[in-house]
Amino acid sequence: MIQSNDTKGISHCSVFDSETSWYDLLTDDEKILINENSVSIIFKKGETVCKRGAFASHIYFLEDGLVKVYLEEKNKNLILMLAIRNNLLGMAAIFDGNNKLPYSITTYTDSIVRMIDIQVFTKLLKQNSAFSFHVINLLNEKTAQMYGRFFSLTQKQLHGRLADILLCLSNRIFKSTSFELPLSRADLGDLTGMSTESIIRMMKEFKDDGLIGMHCKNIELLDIARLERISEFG
Amino acid sequence: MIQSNDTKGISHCSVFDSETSWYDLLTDDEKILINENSVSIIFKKGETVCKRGAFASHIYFLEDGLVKVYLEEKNKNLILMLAIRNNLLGMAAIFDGNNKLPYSITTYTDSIVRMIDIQVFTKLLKQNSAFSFHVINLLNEKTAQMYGRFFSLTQKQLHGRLADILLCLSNRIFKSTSFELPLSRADLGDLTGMSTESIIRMMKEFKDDGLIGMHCKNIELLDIARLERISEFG
DNA sequence: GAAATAAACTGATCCGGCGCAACTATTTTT
DNA sequence: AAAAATAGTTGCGCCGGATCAGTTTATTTC
Repeated sequence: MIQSNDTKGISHCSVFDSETSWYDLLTDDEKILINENSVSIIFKKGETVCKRGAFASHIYFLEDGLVKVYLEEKNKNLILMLAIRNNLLGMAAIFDGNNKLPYSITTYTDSIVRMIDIQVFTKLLKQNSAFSFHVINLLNEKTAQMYGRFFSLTQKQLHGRLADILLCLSNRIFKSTSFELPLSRADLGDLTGMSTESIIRMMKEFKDDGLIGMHCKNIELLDIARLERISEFG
Repeated sequence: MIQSNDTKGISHCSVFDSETSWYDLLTDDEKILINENSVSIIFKKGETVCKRGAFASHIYFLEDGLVKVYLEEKNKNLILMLAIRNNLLGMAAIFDGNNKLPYSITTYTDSIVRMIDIQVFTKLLKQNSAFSFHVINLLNEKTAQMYGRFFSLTQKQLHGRLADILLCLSNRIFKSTSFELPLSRADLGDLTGMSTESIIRMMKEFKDDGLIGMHCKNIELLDIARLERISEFG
């Protein structure tokens, strides 16, 4: 279900998750073409799938795993989004005359990535309007989430940003109120735009306040209503 | 021309400007359909074209003028981008089952907006793959610029952010090193994620340092090389 | 053209959150 | 199993910028 805070608050989630069937929109011939021009690659935890600035040769379909999509420059990192299975990544590189990757991708867990030739993918977009319309929908969904995160990171302070990311992880990635985080504290920092130290301090504060339970990487959301209030009020 | 800092720095610009010919990609019948299902409306300076959260009834083609695309909540504002003539806006609302506007739009100058029925626009996207492919390109260009701004606002401090926005205004909107700003200081704040007071102080500093010339709304970039260095180093 | 309103500016204050340093715990390497 | 490297944690000082309060300058409005 689509998040309900469309008219109310600005959605702040940073995960993109679609159980969609772009593949089903292709004709049989097109499916064959995709199959013949793609390979499934297994990436181990922590491996880099692609780097920003490189010429885009493939579209990445994440068949399984968890990855971060991010920008890095000097010692500054910004995680644009997390992606889980069934996600098409790298489509942002489809842009006439300048198809360089606008972000890097690295895995958090062992992941299976189907690498689809970008020329073939583009060709199908150009010839199959049901497919390209669906892609427009996917891009727009991502963009809307992006806006929410943009707002969160630029307008809220630490408490609100941490509440945002915790709710997001729970709702969108792990689909449970308790989960084991494959991200480091530093990654949580890059995701929320704060320093590693601040992440640690804030999480401790949340724990002491009874908002979350925490043992190392294991996190449990204990008071979601209050977390949502913290998210709303910044 | 596409900005050259794709592999080097992360592009930070906040304006979207395309001299594109989406209209030319339509068939004669489709052009007629668009014409019959759209109207050109004149908005005066400062008028609101649409508000976030409303059901999206139209796609907005900005035939002339300058507008801000923004998020507002409580007293927090974030300008997502500025748009000038020849821009298609509101496409982000095309998303199955949830076509609410993800942002608000307000004019800075008198503007002419062609309001295109969203059902018709969507219909054409679904049937004309050359058109929808072009739209994908447009969306991706916007997204790439978004990423750059996201990075700028979350990772750089005031000097860098102000340099970014000044370069952007010069390169993308006014296409000149000197221009008369239709934005207030408060709007510059919403654009750079800083307070109005900080904008004023920073601009004074830039002026005193000989980076820019400034008389009220008239601004001239005097030392672009140094501005770019400031942009790069945060 | 006077009054009212909004925008631009200035100075003083205060605090959120970063960066540093030091230390501990955990994981990886050999 | 020891060594090395990485990740997590804590305390402290400092400073970038927000906020507040007040003044000046434009712009509307009637």
